Amino acid sequence: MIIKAPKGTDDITAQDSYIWQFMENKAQNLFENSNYKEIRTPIFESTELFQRGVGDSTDIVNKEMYTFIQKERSLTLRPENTAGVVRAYIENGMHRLPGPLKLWYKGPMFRYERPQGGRKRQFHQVGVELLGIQEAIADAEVIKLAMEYLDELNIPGLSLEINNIGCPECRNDFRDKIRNAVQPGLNMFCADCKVRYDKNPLRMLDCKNQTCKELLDTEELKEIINSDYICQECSDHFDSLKNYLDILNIEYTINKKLVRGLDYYTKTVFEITSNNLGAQNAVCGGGRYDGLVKILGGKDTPAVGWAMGMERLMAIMPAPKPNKIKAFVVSNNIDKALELVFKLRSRGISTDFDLANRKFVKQLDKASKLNADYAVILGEDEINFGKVTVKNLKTSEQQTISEDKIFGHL
RNA sequence: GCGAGUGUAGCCAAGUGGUUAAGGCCCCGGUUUGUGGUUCCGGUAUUCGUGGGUUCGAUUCCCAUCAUUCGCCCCA
Repeated sequence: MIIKAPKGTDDITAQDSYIWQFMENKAQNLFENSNYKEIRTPIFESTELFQRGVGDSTDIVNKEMYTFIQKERSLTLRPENTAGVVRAYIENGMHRLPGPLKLWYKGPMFRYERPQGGRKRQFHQVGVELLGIQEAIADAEVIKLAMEYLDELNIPGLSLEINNIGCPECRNDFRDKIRNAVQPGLNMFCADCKVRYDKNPLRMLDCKNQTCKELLDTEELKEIINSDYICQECSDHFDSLKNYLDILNIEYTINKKLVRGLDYYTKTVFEITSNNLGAQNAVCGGGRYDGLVKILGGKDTPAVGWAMGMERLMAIMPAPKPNKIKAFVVSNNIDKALELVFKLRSRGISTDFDLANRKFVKQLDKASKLNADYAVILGEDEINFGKVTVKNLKTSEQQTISEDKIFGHL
């Protein structure tokens, strides 16, 4: 019986690993260039971290976590990385580092969901977190960084939506207002919304159920939603963010109903969606989470960040050019070939040769099929006279030169 | 967790209740005892996701299971 990879997991094979490397290299270059440092946290954490960090009322924590008990300790495969990064921030005393702290990460995440296009049980995210700045300039930097990254990947058809969901204080008022407005018709809402009513009524605004949408389409609710219910500080923060986005020339739409599914968000939330991804159209989601560090036992620290789903990016990203080899050594003298191959490699020229030592014609054929730039031919004649023949496989031009001059011809 | 579709080689696939399961790509070998990406010839599935059932006989019909795709939900 053949053992197969578990449901919702994929092998990244040699055929497409270069696409991942492309995305990862772009991320590394761009983020490091903006003075973000990479952080790598464990793939499993204490279950409690996510219960407290991501939130007990979220679907992620309630039904999507891979949790296991090891020696009476409950551990969970990370379903997202913000909680882990914040845990590491606190545990390593990173608040003592010169602030603000700018971090980026990439890696696999795990959620027990029904797999679908653009949604795997093991999937990969790349993300950034900026800790220590409470002003909207931080939100703007982080959003700009997301836009730049998507731009680097040449991803078309994206749109940015932003909202401000307020701080815990003003959000409580807002929640109560929504509850009051919705309460008379509560029976008619879907089962999920009835639960949301208790736990987090803001998320009712986000319900995709048609009946719920219609129920929410009242003048009273519109007024509440569109009113600047948020407090002065939050409102100023939002204005400030919009101003920075204008300065940066970033287009956005304000979506008053945008509510993210993780409990830790405060003030700014945003989402970047693609118009050609089907139902799983969000490629980037993030926002401010000023309360999280404290919730997890650290000193009160403002923070903002986002995450992107790499599989989704890949689905809409124009394919990059595959890596290819520069030189292919063609020879039936395996000893001499071996020496030459490593000589070229040691000078940074990507080189391969025919380990099977097949016929000359086959080797040349191989060079061409590998899409190498040059075939470096090392035959009896060349060896006898200390020469090599360098053949340009695109133009078919070739010339025989002494072996020590080879680097000038590749 | 709910609803619908799919499952034949590494990839794309045709096919039928009955002897040896088309074809294409890729790969390997020959054509070509030192010049490729063209042509031509040949080779690669004890078996049709897996297990069970119906039948004289199943890849084909039925059931289960696994995987996958799409929608819902949720999220990146």
